[in-house]
Amino acid sequence: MVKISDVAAEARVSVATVSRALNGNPRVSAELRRRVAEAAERLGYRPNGIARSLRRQSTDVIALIISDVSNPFFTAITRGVEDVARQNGLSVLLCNADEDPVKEATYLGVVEQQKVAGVILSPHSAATDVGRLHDTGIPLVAIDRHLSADVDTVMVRSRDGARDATNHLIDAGWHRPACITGPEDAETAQERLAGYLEAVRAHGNLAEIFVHASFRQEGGVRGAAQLLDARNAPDALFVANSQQALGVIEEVRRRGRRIGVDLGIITFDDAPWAPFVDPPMSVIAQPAYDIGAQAATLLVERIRTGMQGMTRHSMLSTTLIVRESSRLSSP
Amino acid sequence: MVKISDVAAEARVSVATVSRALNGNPRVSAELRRRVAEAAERLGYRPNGIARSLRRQSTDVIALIISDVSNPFFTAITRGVEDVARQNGLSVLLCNADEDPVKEATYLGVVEQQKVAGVILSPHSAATDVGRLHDTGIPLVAIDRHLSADVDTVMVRSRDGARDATNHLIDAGWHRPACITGPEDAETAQERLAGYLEAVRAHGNLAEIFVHASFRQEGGVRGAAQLLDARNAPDALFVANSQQALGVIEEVRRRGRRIGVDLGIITFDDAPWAPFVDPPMSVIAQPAYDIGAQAATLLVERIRTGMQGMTRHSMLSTTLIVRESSRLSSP
DNA sequence: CTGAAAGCGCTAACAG
DNA sequence: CTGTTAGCGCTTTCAG
Repeated sequence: MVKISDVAAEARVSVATVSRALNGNPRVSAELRRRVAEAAERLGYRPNGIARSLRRQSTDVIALIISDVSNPFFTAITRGVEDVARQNGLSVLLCNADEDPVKEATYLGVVEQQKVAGVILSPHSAATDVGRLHDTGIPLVAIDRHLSADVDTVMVRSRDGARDATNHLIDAGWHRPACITGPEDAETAQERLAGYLEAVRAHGNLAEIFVHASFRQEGGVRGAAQLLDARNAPDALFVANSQQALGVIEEVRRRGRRIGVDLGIITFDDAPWAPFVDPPMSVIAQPAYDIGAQAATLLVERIRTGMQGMTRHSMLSTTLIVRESSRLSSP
Repeated sequence: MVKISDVAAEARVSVATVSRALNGNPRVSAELRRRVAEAAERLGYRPNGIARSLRRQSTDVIALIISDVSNPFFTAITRGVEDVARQNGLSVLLCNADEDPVKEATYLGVVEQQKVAGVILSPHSAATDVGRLHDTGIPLVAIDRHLSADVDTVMVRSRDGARDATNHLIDAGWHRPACITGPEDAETAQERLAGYLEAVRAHGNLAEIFVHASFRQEGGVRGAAQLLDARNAPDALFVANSQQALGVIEEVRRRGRRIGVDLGIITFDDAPWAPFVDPPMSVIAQPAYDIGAQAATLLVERIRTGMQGMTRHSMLSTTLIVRESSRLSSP
């Protein structure tokens, strides 16, 4: 490995000069700057990021810990984060907590040990312990879900979206809307259920029908099966995320029910496939890219300013996109 | 920040003892081991991963550089990599090269500087320069696409899969199968086109119709538009990846063509939505999870053995899954 | 079995 | 403007 002292020897200057020249310090003569650059080039020198980090007590990588890599919602967020990170010369270390509190804790530990410059986290639950990070002084911004700790957050009005979805189902003429939401300990699951409940209660004479299930596709099949097996089965479903929705479709088809005729469906998240399934899926779209971009922007500010200022909370809105799956049409 | 010397003071031992105790070195008395553990606990000590890496000249993180985070094929690979990495005490740094040679080079530089223990890369093209990594002695395994450099690889028989897809289209009764493949410089795009061409030529009397497009959804839109606008338009499409397939569906619908009646379609990659679009999509499925798992296994071996032994090449097979989109049925 | 001390490669005072 | 030097926090000889 060629190190800075090798370059110094080759360029016949001190290591300090090499460091300065390579880091664009203005008070180094053009002549030496050139000699250093040439020597470094000739030797194929690459600075050792580890050593630099140790000395500087900081890294130029941020961590993004998301709940599920296979969920398009989170990959869209990832793109938002990446774009603004790159604009600011930061790399992003993506971690997949997989809706698993243990993995989440592991990754939190890893990024703390690696002394990343900051972290963006979609916490599994508000109880996620980020005290360690806080003690270490590593800036954190929470996305998608709240944290009991007082940190910057960028969220979407999940509850409002859920209410909109449910109201839409009711307005479309369905009589027994139900809700398939995520695991009980996930905040987004609670919020979406709460929105559903608000809408249903506001209408007075409607039954409250809901079930908790995993946020994965198989959660959707289980949830749908359970609801559809019940004595007073629902005639419409508000589903909490797009992966579950796929499972719901699967199960509903298996039972030979016709979506949009026998059963109305609307789901959270405008997945890329939503317009193309049969029938096209009505959705509550979340501004995923913007969530990522805003979170990264907030984080970069914290990193640059060294944590000053009070915490900021950003709330983004969802938008209802009506397609066919939620319409009540005669066969 | 509490450092090792603080723990040493608290436990009234030397820093060396703390280091040994915490790293499970057997030649430290049970008594001291306990005292150190307690002191560390009391102080909330977390080892500094950066410092450790600098000293050890190695990290316990590997990098996975993929071509596109939003492609389910790559997220499935990611899961495979993550699972075996975790089993081996490694964290994975996921980087999204985004089918962009510049971003790819940037990330390659970053992971080199960060001195990761190894990297798994799906190279944009065989020409991707990994010489730097090689010089640094960082193990590398290529996935999904070849590299001109001689490294471990795990690939799938793309060409065979493409041939199977095309033959299936022909066997189903379509007369003018065409191919929408990826960008000209992407190897997977070339291979899938080659497989298509082989099948078509083997049948003698068939036209060779194809177009290159981006691997994204809008690539599918453009490709389909271009092909369908041509004078002698195809009556069936073999599409090179699932994101393009979504675009193809979009464009085909816009034109009012009926898939499975007017037009046959089959695509690479069994995306989660494939069974649920209208009509259900026939696909060539790739063992994505296994690709990731095998690649990680290979990488871990290299890391452990310090690069010894000759390079290994693994070839996985695809499987044809026939659903409705490729069937020729009367309206 | 334990401690003292030498660096890993780099940056940032501090001198000159 | 350039060079010398002291560490960043940790692991690992080398002594004891």
